[in-house]
Amino acid sequence: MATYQAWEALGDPSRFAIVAALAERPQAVGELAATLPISRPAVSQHLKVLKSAGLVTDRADGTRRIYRLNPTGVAALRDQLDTFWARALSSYQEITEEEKP
Amino acid sequence: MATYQAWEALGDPSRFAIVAALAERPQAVGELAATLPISRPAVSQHLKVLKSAGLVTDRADGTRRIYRLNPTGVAALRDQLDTFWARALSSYQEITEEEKP
DNA sequence: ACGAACCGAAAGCTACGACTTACCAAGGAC
DNA sequence: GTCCTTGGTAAGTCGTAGCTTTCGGTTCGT
Repeated sequence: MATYQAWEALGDPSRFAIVAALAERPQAVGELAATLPISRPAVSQHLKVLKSAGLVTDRADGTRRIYRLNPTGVAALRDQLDTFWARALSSYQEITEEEKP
Repeated sequence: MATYQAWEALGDPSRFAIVAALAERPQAVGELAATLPISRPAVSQHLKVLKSAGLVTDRADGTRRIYRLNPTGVAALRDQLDTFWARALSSYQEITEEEKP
């Protein structure tokens, strides 16, 4: 989980759709593939990327594999955005104060 | 600002580095290029993408162009992650409650 | 008015990533 | 034990995103 891999993972439309779907409820590979315009192996490959990025976890259920969103991974991204946001705001603060006189 | 373009924008390592740099302080194109391992035109192209994604804004300053982070754009991504996070958590909740008996 | 600094646009090349088809493995039903 | 469902893996193709070099356009200084 190189902490940045998650950004690259979410940068793909298919993977983003998968994450959005898994946010609703945990799902098996076939279920996901049925709602997406790509083949099942493609979904498998994307899930592999998402898993190594720490964004999803999986567990076996018979012949099926149930994937679910990993809240920890999502939280890590959110925290990073929070940092960016806070720093950008403080920059704004400084600028507007400079421009006051 | 197709709201998703921002994810694709952040999915590139160079653009992510640019955003991180702009989070520290507003900078000109040349400044950014000096700290990155890519050419200045490449930085320009990335800034174009980031701008159309609503993640940065620019303003002219003589012959220079000062780019800064757009807090609104960053906040939009954070909110989306918040949604994912909340839904994943409630999924967990339901699952663990189902497994109780 | 001329030169320098700074930047965006165009053109072209290369590499990588997303997808498909085909195959193989594992588990459950009967 | 056999069949069927479910998924991951391998191999191969194709598009495109990212980069560089080159050129053109503004703006400031002197």
